[in-house]
Amino acid sequence: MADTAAEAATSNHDSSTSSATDQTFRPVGSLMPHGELEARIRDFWRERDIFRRSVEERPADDVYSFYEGPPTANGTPGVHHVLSRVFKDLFPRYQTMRGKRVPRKGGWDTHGLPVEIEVEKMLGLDSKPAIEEYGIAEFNRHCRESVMEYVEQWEDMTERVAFWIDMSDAYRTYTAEYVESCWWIFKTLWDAGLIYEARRTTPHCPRCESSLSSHELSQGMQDGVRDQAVTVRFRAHNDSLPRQLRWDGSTDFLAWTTTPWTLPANSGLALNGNETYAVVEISPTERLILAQQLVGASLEGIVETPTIVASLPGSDFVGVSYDGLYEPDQWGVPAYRFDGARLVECREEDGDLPTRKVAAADFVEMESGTGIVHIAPAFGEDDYLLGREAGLLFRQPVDLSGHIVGDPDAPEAPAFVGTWVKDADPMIMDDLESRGLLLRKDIYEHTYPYCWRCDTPLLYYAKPSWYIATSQAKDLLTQSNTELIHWHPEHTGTGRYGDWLANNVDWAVSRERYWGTPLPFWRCDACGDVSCVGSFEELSRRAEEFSGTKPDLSDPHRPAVDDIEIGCGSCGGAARRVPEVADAWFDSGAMPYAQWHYPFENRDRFDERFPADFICEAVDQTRGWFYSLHAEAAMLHRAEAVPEPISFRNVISLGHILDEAGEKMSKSKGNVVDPWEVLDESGADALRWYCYVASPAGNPRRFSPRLVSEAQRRFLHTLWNTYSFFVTYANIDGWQPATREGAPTVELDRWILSELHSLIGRVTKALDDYDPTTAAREIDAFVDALSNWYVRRSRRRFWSSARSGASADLGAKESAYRTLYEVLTTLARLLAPMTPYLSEDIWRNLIAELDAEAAESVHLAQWPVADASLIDESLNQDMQLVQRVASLGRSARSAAGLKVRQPLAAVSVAVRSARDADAVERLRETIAEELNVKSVTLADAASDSRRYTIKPNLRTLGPRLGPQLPALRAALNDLPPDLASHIAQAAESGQTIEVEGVELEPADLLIEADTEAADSAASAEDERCAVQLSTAMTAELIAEGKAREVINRIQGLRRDSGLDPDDRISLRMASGDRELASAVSEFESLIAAETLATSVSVDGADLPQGMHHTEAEVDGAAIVLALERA
RNA sequence: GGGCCAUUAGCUCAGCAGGUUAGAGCGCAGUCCUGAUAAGACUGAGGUCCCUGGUUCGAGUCCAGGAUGGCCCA
Repeated sequence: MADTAAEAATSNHDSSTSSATDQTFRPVGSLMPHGELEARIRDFWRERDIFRRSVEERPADDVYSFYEGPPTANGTPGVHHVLSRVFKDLFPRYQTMRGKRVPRKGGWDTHGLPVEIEVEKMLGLDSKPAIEEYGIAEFNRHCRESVMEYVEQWEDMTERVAFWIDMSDAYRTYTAEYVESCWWIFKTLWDAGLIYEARRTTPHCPRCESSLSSHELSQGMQDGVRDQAVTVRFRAHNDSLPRQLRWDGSTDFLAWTTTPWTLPANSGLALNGNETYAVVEISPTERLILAQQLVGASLEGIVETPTIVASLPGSDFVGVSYDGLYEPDQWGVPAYRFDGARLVECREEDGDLPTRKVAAADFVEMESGTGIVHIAPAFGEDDYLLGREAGLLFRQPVDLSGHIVGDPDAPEAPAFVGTWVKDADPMIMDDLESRGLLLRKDIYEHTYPYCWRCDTPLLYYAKPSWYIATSQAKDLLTQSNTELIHWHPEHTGTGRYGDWLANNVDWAVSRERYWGTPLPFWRCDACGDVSCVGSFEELSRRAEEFSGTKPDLSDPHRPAVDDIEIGCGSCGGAARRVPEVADAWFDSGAMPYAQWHYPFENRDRFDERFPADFICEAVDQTRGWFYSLHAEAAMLHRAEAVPEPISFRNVISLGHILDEAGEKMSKSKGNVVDPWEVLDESGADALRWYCYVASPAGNPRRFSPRLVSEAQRRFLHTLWNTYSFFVTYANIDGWQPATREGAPTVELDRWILSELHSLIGRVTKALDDYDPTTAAREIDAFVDALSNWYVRRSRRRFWSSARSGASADLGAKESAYRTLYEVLTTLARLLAPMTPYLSEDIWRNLIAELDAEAAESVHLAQWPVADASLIDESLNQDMQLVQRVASLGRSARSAAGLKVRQPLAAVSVAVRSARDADAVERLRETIAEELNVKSVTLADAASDSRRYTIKPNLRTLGPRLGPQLPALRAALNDLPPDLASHIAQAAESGQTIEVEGVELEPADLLIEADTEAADSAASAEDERCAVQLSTAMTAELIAEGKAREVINRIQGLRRDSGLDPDDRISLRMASGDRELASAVSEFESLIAAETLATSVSVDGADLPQGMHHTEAEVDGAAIVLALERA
């Protein structure tokens, strides 16, 4: 047996249908050789081109479309990548077997900041200026190389886990074709008026001169940062104050800030409209305004006895104007007003005056400061948005390198013009102090972001950025998500994703970086007009028209594309590309179009595969790929460029893989599991199976290699051994599959087929519902029943011809072979999408290599269809009852200390219903064999030995009785035994009973009958049945028990002697113990039949030389056993 | 700070139109069985069903609040 794996490996290379040996099936050893098996099956798939054929042999007009969410190959694949690939693979395989054509085009995500950062590290660059000094061309060349660095590892992993995807035709987001399709999208949206340029506030590193993304931001947060906080005075315009506050003296708003350098950009003050503000008189000519509840804290040590002369809600101050601390427009920093998201420079001739005013804002809190917040729309998200909303002006007195801008020679220019902002802080404070505008200075401790690379404090800075106006399509995004996209799990779609869409803000799509899809926007140096270019052809034409030479567009990346000038569409001047590239998420969302270079090529492909039927990624893609895909489809639909507002119909959002302790796997924690170790240890099928069966796809899962090997042992090994068992005996018998009509008549066979077809229905439904976990668990339970009930119960039939050759057994044996064959070949198909290697091996060995008509691969086969006529629900119930009886009987045996090998006279089974009684009658032989008893009888239902317990059926009575229920419950519980018996029997005969004044139908009562153990009996029971074993022993039973012990010893000797299961033997036995000797004689024929002995001698004469022999002991008596191959 | 998810035996997970004594697998202990099985059977130990309130005759299940962990966003 040990050599069968190796034999199997070689025999399969001979792909002609039947082998030269006389065995029907390739031998299958008892251990699953997963490594060898996988390699052999992979070779087969490759040689016979099964993947391609599984696609192309399906009808071209019935496509199930799958989109591959592109991974980045600049890192090695981890277990979480295996997880998503394994789920991605399942449904395409399933749909293929359902008859769909499922093209699977691979893809790689290649642009973006993570790639750039890797390259920066490699080249030792640490900032944007450093990259530009190094050279963008060379930098991008490195990016292009690095992005495919681990592609081989990815391909190996992909093939190993049997993720079928066409890598040879994979799209790469950096190719010119891909970029051109992205440009088409930009152009389409641009023409529809859905793209605009506006400012947004981003964390900005003034040293790197670059925005930081949120994850970079969180890496550089520092706690306990001590900054200067200042409280400053803004002088209100008296005539704009509420009437009752106007007076002859001065009135100042008190505002508080930790960033004095932002004060020159002040354009407004924010108060909380719902809070009360106090007007405090600090001298006969001076009043201050601040939040009433902060008066004490803010004026402590400054004003001894503040006098509150008025209290007003913050809302009363909205619109009050005041003097700025500085007037940057006087030293060359213009003020702008908002026009929607655009900024328009204020010009006096247009009536724009650079005024400042008070606005109300909910974000103003009362925890610290004065309850009045200084607003500089150029710095800070809240400030910017409030500025837009409240119509404040926008001033930007700081440049991207963090220096105060302006003309230092202007007469009004303050001394800090030209200085670095942090250096300006003390200068500003001193200046304000000298002008009497600084009320106080404090040290304030807070959390502040620093650049994770260079440790420079970040500035929140409103910078121009390009937007896609997704918020204009919010309803379309939300509605199409709700109506057209099916989420698994559902809550991700309604909750996390739905909420995100409902709060949609415009997509900031530009990045001030290098390695990305260049934005196709060309801005005129002269007039500022911007045109969007929608194709290389257009760019080439316009560039040639402008400069007379054709540009080289072989690589549309920076920096080459930056050098191309075109004519301004408005004034004819020279237009240059804007410096930004696209957010890499834009690339990923463009894949439905760009993977085909649509619409420049492959329009038919696009049409046939848009939208996808299925995508699958981890849950963190909610705002990544899931969003970018959906947003681009919806926006293109809005621009009337694509037929549907969605790009996928079904999506599985996978939970993350955590380590055993529930912690995220990360390199720094050292808890990352290497997928190769798991694959080598347990095999791809085991890893796949674990992924499906362990927990629902959407749940986070605690992973460890131990769990995979458990899945392998428990499920794959069980199935493998059933398969091995079948092949072994079929070969011994020379059994051949043949198409023969007629369902099996043996009840056990009918049962497993009934369960099988019921299983087909449930698995099909679960997979149609994108629920592989339920499907896998159903199969798991079935295989357990198959192995531990069906095969175990059927063993004797498989042995029968090998042993006796008796023709009477042949029908039952044939039925067993046909049934198990049917079950295994059906299971191979049901499992094919989940465990493709093992399924293929079973399919090849049992069908494909024998039958030229059959599908060559299980992955080319048709999905099985449940045959309702074979499903006998009643039989399934009956068998379940028998299994319970057997289990209870064994429990009773064990409790009574009776070994299973000792036959007993009888078992009595008590059941509750006529149909259960009928089942026991029909399946009594099974029960007798399982429990090793001579007879099975039904207990008399009316027997006096039964004691009844009556309980209320809470399901029916609860709603009816409500609060009266506890009383009834107590009454039933306290019934005297004879009354209980009376009621039980009345109820069982269908009568209505009255208890405690309540009319009770039979269905209102749950009746339990306890069987009192009679003498010499062992019993056990559950709610459906009670089992009582007769423990009375006879000489006959004892003798048979001894004979069975002897059989057990002989079988042991056979095994120890290295005999094959079907070897016939000559047997000799000799015992000096009278009782044992007589038992052996009495059951000689039983012993012979069980041990395949063709000759038996019990004479105890000298043992011939060369026989295998042993001295065994049975019940304390010795017996000598000897045997040899007959 | 907000949203979504999870929390049930030592570990991994079921259970949830609300129903009587909360289950499985692994692991542990014992017994048994075995010519397909590296398996299997039976028994046992092991539970504050995360916590606190509420609704209800009845809550692991529904509601509210909270805790812890994960993810996504501020």
